[in-house]
Amino acid sequence: MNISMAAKHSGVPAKTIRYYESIGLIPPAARRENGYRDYGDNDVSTLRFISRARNLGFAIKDVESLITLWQDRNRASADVKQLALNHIQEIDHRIIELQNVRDTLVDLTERCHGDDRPDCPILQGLETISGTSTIDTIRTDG
Amino acid sequence: MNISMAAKHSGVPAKTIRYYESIGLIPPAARRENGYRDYGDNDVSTLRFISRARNLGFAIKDVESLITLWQDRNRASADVKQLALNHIQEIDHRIIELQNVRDTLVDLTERCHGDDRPDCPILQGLETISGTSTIDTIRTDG
DNA sequence: CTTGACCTTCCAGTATGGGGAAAGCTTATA
DNA sequence: TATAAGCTTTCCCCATACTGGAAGGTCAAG
Repeated sequence: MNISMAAKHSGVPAKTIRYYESIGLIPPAARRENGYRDYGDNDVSTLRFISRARNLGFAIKDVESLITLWQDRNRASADVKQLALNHIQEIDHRIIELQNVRDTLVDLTERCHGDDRPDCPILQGLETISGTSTIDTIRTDG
Repeated sequence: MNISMAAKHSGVPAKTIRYYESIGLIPPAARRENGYRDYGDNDVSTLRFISRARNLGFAIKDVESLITLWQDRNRASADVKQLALNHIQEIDHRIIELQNVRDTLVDLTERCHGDDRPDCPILQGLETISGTSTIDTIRTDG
């Protein structure tokens, strides 16, 4: 099938499929005589697997490992579990950081009356807050 | 003072200060005769303000607005509050998504015995989970 | 005079794609 | 048969928010 059909059936946009191929996450697709990429049901299954792992927040590198394990009939489930546990730990870390930030912001906004007067504890807070955490994880995305 | 001193006093790395200047977040620094950037206390205060807003997860665009409001003696506190409330809502959204992902992962890992047998509900889950949310916000960072 | 620590600019890379151009192929229709 | 619409290809740039490094100029100390 064409790339657009593979995209439709897998939920991965055609552009993203080409991107995954370019970075080696999936092997180069078979080509038909006209040069078009040609996908089979197995390819679509792999793409769906990738899509779900990405939706669970696994990084591409992790997805790579997961695919290898997925396709290895002799894999040890402990290996998979370890990857998942590590990922859960990262998620917990992000949630805690986000909640800390949230608490600070809620505190500041509750003390800001939010009318047309210039007095604002939020801006005062930004002048003086002693931020400790670096929160790299939550500020890279828009 | 030199850029390294400004970096030390503000907590913003020298490299990042130059970057902020290059994207117009801060005005071009004054220069000394040798071409070195020259910073004063006001500049350091602004950088500290930026650093704190970034630590609270505000995007650069938002920081731009916050600086403008910060420096406007006639600002309405309602404007600042609205920015903060929007940001809190985004954070809430991310936290909920992360918790959903976490719940799914914990469920899968609890059902995976994690030994040397190949049977693994995690991989089976990745084949069949009906992921609905796109979770763009949590998967861009490493 | 040399060494080391600064400073400058510019280029490239990170992670994960999205947008769009230019050109070729396919299919349906007039 | 001509043509238009719709697919495909590769290619490069854009976004976020920096970080690292190279090549070269400056400054202070020994």
